[in-house]
Amino acid sequence: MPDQTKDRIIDAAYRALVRQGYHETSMKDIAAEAGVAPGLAHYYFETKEDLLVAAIERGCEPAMRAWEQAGLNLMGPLPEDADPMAFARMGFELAKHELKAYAELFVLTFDMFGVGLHNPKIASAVRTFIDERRAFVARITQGVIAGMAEPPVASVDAIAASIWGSLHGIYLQKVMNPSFDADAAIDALSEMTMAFATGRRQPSSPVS
Amino acid sequence: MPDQTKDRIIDAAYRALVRQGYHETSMKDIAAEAGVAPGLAHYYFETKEDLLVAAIERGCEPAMRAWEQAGLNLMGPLPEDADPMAFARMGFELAKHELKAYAELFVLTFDMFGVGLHNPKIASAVRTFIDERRAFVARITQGVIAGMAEPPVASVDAIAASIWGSLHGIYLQKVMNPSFDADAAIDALSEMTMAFATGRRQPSSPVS
Amino acid sequence: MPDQTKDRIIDAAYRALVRQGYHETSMKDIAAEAGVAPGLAHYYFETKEDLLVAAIERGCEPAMRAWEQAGLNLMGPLPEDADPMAFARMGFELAKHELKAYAELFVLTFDMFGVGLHNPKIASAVRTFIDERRAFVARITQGVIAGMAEPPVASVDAIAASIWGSLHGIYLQKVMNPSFDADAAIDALSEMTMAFATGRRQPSSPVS
Amino acid sequence: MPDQTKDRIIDAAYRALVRQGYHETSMKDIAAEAGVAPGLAHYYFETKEDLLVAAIERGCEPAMRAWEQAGLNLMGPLPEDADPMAFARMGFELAKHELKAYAELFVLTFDMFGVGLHNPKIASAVRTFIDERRAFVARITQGVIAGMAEPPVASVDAIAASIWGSLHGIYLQKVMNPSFDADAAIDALSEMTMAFATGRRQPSSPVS
DNA sequence: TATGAATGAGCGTTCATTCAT
DNA sequence: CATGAATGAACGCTCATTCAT
Repeated sequence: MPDQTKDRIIDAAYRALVRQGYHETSMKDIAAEAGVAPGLAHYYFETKEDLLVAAIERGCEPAMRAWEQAGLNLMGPLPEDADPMAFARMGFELAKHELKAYAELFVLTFDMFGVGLHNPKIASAVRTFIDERRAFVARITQGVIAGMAEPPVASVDAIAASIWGSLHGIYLQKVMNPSFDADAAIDALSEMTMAFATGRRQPSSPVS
Repeated sequence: MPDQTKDRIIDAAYRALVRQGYHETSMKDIAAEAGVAPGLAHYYFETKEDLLVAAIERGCEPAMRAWEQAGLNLMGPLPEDADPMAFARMGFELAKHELKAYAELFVLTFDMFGVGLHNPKIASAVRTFIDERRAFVARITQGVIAGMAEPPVASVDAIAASIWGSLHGIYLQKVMNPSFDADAAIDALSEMTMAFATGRRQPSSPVS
Repeated sequence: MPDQTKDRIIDAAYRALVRQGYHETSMKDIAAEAGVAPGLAHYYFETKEDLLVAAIERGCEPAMRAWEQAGLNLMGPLPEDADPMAFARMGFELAKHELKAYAELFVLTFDMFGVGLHNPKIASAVRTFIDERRAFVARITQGVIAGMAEPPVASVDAIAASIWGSLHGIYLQKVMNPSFDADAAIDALSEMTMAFATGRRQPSSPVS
Repeated sequence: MPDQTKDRIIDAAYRALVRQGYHETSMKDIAAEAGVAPGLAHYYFETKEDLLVAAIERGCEPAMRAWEQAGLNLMGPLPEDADPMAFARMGFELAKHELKAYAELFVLTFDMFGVGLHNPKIASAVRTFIDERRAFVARITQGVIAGMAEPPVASVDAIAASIWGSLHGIYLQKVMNPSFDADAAIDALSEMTMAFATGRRQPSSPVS
């Protein structure tokens, strides 16, 4: 029962955060959304920041699980017999999918990037978010590079950072402008990386 | 004298904004930074938002000018005899340079992205920022594509969106983590796009 | 305890309002008068207007109760055996009394009339005040008219409006000028209405 | 030319005052309405109060002139051969007329009554307004009383105060509620006073 | 006379946080 | 665990007034 209450508050915070944004969300708003007294949130969380960090982490979970499930043993090296290019293609498809499925998460994400710029606690949560997600990209990148005839000049990390950046830069454009065609941009990114990986241009063939 | 004061306030707003962030910057902070009475900022700007939009625009100017000067007649098509690949390479170098030269501008930028998510006036300024900067990338992209033996599947706009996204996704990582090696990421991006443009991998050879 | 505080704030608001007037009374003044923190008044009342409407209603209560008690079953028709003229005479005496007993209420009242001219929330409270009080006059008027040999040309409502107006026009003169002889004016009004009701001039014989 | 400017400012103040009310009208509003610089109003009037007193006086002029013209030699005693009852009837008609013709003036008036409660300068202007207008009523009352077979118990001043009060109490009801039937109330007042003056009920016969 | 920039006190309101119950 | 009253600092904004030009 007690932890259920804590969960209710975190969920309420996430919903309020997505709806209103960090600075427009008050502790009272969250308490009202959770259906508890205004003081209770401070029983579970010392400060507003602490609660919101928990809410961010909670909000990231489903998207992270999607990558984990897609990657199977992504945490270790890719399986010996796996096709790295297939993984890469799948990664881009997953990106297109998560942008649609978790649009609200990315609204929250870019809000938190802004907040984190001047708020160390949020900054730390944001950095964890970046690191974890970039790790997925790096894992796939590693596999792809291993399969390349001529290894690239750039390091795995640099390439992963570039691709992670592109993906989130595309998410950003979508979040700031709903009529932006994110799928086309991701397909373009896919086409470019595939050309890079194979040494020649080759159209990306979307799975879906 | 009058316009000097207005300028002083805008500059002070920019500095305060970069230092403290949108929500941590009060009108009184700005007035104090500008050395004027608290009420004066409201004489020149109806609302805090209006002032900050002006500050953002002011902050973007030098970076925009750098692109314009680099692009020569970038507003029209690239010159007949220009080498599009050289333009592209120069674009990436410019990106590396502006991230160092105007680091504070990008701090402000990502702050404003967050603010714009729930603030229409700022959102509009943010969209203008994105559109204008993406247009530079599109101009170069156009030239590069025109020179490709086999045209890409993706449209110019999609490719430009992808590259703009990558650049700003890289800036984001740098801004959130000063020890991030943005140059390496941009070089990786350059390498990938060059491979894509030429049909074979070719190391990017940084100008600087 | 909680409601006691709310009451304290309302009472403080009433006192501050009478002393300083609507526009010269700040929420901080009221909080100080009540001995509470500046923010607390907003815990109980969303806006200044809401608090002041409550204060006005609070201030009106004793005066309203005086009329209700004097009128016995004033809400229904006058009792069969009651002397309507006695009721009328009593009404004028009550008017003289309330002007002395609740002088501060009428200061507040005329302040609110002014505020209500350009403030819908206050206007609504003001109209309620007028309507309720005019209803008392109408009740008595009704009884008097019923007893007249020859019914007047004017309607009950018009007469009540005229008498209510006279009373409050007299209050106004008193409030604006403390040396104004309101009793004499009310006696004159009484004399006129009695002459009108009985068909011949007859000196009003004050009860007190 | 200079005085024209002062006049423009006074007129602008009157219009702004009627439209927005005393406390919602700023010096800047007035200056804008007059088409002059914000500082200029303070050249002609030391304070906001001073300007608004001038505006009130300006606004009263036409209504006062109407009474003066109607009363002919109203400043002295009524003419020997005049019919005082005709004067009285005309007074009530004039009241009905001025409420329609100068509705805005009475909006301003009741606003100023409220302001004057806590503002000595305005209070003084308000008292002058009351005194001057009550004098007209007293003049007519005097004539009517002189013609009565049996003089009333109440003094001329008390009766005039009562009638002035009734008129302005009726105006008040009209101003606070535009659907209020002020004509009917004034007719009722007329009927009552006529009954009082003649010793028997007699329907008021409106001139117009 | 006239301008309009500049001042600075003050306003209504918000809100993270505390704490007695 | 949970409530919700209470605090007090801070915020964006307004405005009468002043004054150099």
